[in-house]
Amino acid sequence: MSKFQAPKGVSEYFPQRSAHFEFVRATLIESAKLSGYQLIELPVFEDTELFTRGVGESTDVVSKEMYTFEDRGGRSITLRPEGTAGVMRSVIEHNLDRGQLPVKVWYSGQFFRAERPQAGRYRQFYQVGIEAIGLNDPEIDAEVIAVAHNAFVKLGLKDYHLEITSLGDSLTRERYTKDLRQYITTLALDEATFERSALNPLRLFDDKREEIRALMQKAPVLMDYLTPESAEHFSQVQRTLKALGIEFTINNRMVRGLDYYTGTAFEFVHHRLGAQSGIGGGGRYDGLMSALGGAELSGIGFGLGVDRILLACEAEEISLPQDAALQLFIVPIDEAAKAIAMQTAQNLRTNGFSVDIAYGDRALKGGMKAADKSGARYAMVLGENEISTGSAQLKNMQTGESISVTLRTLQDELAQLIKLI
RNA sequence: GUGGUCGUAGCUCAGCUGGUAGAGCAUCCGGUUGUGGUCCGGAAUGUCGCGGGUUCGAGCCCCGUCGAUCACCCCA
Repeated sequence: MSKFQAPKGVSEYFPQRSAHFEFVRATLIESAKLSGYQLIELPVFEDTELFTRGVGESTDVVSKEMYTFEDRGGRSITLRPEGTAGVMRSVIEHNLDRGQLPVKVWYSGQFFRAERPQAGRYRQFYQVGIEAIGLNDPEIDAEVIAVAHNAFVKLGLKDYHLEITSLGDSLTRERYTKDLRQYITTLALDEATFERSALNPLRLFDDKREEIRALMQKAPVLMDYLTPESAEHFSQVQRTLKALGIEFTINNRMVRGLDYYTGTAFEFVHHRLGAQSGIGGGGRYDGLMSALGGAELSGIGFGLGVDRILLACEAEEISLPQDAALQLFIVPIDEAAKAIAMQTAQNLRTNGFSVDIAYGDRALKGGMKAADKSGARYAMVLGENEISTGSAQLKNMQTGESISVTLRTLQDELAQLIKLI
């Protein structure tokens, strides 16, 4: 048992699974790039106030899940619990919104929330996110959803569904929550549940208990409160999604954990992940930019949970690719050969071949075993004979066949062989 | 933050009603001169998560603690 342990609730990826993780992340990123999003690389910590103002003081994320500390200059710093606020800060700070709109960016990295760990819920987790800032166009909403959809299709995920809704503008929300609260006061709720509803009445829609769900059946629905403009925007989003062949269900009781969402909101829910089933979600945020001191621009984006999407792939038994096989494994059998092996490997590597060597003083048999374990396509023994004759046997590790090559032209011969596979 | 379950070699696990630990896989070495995968033989490995307590004696009982896991809360 090692003396040090990883901090509670962090996910770690090491071989072989790390290749799967990287593949999932790369696939998500690729989808964003294919739709014209460009990388924005941001710090993992920000001024605490960015999140309290941006995400919302009353949200659980801000009120009880942030990793906040004081730096040496006495500033309050917080490890980012989500990505959108940081993107907005950077866009405002560097005037990225002064050019052509929308600004389309993607990001990827770690996020932090101090929650009790659970299946698919970590204190440090990975997201790939995108933001399209500056245009309030329903087609962009559809595009953002499509970027996630395309990535999931590419990965081969099937057992999930997409829920969408419209949360309306802030005025609509105000009028609606007032009525909803009114309705809730007419219900006979236990203390804890009532407390919960006081914080955010929408949460009762999410309650796991049947009796509460039944009670909420008759509650007012936000959709009925939408302004004509919001309603039209939302139906246009739906029409576009249908035209793109993206299936969805409308969930007019969707609850979002971050305060800044307005208008279109959506969530991808996987069916085999237990309690933490959201693999990605996002929505439009109209007031966020201005609330953070920027222009009156709206935006829309999503965050996809890389850890959870990997778990979803595994739950669906999707076979994810491993790293490409090593091309050559050299087995030197004495000191002189070792020096030549290093030289040879160096030459090949700098020319783009993947090469490994049997290090240590292993016997030939051990070296060949190492070659086998490495998964390399070819193995080559180097010893006195090879050095004196200048030629060696390249052994195909799958067929067991060997062919003679001259060390001088090894690179070309290897290139030929690799191409043949 | 609350609750349930769990914590034995690198991995997966066994260990009966308390008597100071085992298997499979993996690792390493070997099966006569320089070629892996199968097979055979052999070896190494654990302060039984950590700290206390009960006991003549604890991996097995009790308490605490750390971690994992599942659920709640919440969410990616």
